[in-house]
Formats: sequence, structure tokens, C-alpha cells
Amino acid sequence: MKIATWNVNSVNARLETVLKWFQEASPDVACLQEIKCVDEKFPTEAFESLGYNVAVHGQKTYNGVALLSKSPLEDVRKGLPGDDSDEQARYIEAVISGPRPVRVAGIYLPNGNPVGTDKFAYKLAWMQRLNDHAKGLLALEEPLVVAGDYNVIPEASDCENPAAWADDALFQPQSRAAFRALKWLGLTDAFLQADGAPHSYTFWDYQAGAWQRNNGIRIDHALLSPQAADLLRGCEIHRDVRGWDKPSDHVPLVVDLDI
DNA sequence: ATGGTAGACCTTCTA
Repeated sequence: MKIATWNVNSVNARLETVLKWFQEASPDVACLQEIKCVDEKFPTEAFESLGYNVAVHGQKTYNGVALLSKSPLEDVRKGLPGDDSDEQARYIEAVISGPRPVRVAGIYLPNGNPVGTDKFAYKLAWMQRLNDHAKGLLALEEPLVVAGDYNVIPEASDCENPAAWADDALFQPQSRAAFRALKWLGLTDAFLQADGAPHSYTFWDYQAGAWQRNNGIRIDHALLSPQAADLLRGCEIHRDVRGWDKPSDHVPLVVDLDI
């Protein structure tokens, strides 16, 4: 079973590119982030015609996440628990039905820039809420995949020029510590476990020729419960997609589970 | 060198 995550940077502005990739890669499940539209504007029919069931947690202009699956989606949850006043659409979760059900959570973790503002505080608070929620999910002792745009560069080897990121929210010690705390709950980084090649990136900025210079960062991750990690066959970054016409600044990450 | 680009949307915010 192939489970993908991809920050598409507006699903409607990118629809042609996104559908092309879906036809080529044909993931069984996909988590999309930054769809940048409300539920009614999501191109549901286009994905249904490719054979997907669709769940959307949209928002006007910013954020927005979606979950697509060839198998039916059950037990859908929209929004990260822990703060009823949080109106940002950054979390969607469902159980992928089948002989071996898998729970998949799609996340769009807050960027948090600039450091020292309420945005950075929101990022850290959101990560604590994710940690609390993940604890509960891990207690179910099921195959679980928490995949998405984490907006965290875990290690210096996950970027090209660490000094350039020193003051960025994505590389702050607190952000990295919160990411480690998630892993310490018992979650496995699928890419490191399956491949682990340093300087493998999932994002290249649109600015300053970042793609041409390979000035990238690895910020899209898939964390696996022990029961999912036992099933891990592989994990690939679809790097070439960044070179397509009208690309997102992120590329898809695909986890393959033996299901 | 404090730039550069992209998307949503209405003047600037977010990334």
C-alpha cells in the first residue's frame, strides 16, 4: 500500500500537475496540504474519477488539508484536538478500511516564522497538541502513519546550508526538540528507516534559484507507529516533480507498506 | 547583496 504526502500549494492552481502525478504514481492513499480552498471549491470529482474517496478539511485562502483513498475512509476526524479556538485547517485523520486497516493522519504543521512572535508560539503549542494526540493514537497499538508538511528540518544534514536556516523557525532548537519528542513516543521516520541518504530534500524555495542550486530542505515527513514500521517496504521522495511545469515548492513523499 | 517567487485576493499576508 502506497501512502503519499504532498504539500501542493493550492490544489486548484496546481490541478493539472497534481492529477498528472496521481495518474503516474497512483498512490493508494494521499495526504494533501495547503489546498488553499474551502471544502466546496475542492476538485472532488476530478479525484473521484481517478477512483479516490475524498475527505476535505478546507479553509479560505490559507492552509487546508485533504485525505484521498482508493479504499473507503472511516472514522474521519477534522481538526487537531486540544484547542477549540484554533480555526486553522491543518489536520485530518481517518482509518483506511481493508483486511489490515491503517490509520492515516495528514498534517500541515505551522511554519512559525518569524521566531519570537505569536506565530512561533502557535507552532510550538500545535506540536505539543500533536504530541498529546499521537500518544492516544499510539495506545491503540494499530498501524498508524502521521504524514505531512512538518515544517521542521530535523538535522543539519537535512539541508544544504545550515547557517542560512539558523534564525528560521523550521530549524530552531525548540522546533527540532519537539520533533524529536514525537519520535521518542515510539514513532519511526519512514524515510530515514528505508533510505536515509543525507541531503535528500522535499522542498526547494521558489526564490533565488533554490531548485537549480539544490538549495533544499527535508521538511515533509512520515512517522510510523511500531505496527506500521513493521510493515515498511520503502519510502521515496519524488524529486523530479519539482522540475515539472508549474511545480509546487514541495514534492511528494511516498511510503510503501506491506499491506 | 536583506534581494528573490508564488498564490489568494483586493492591499497585503503567508510561505
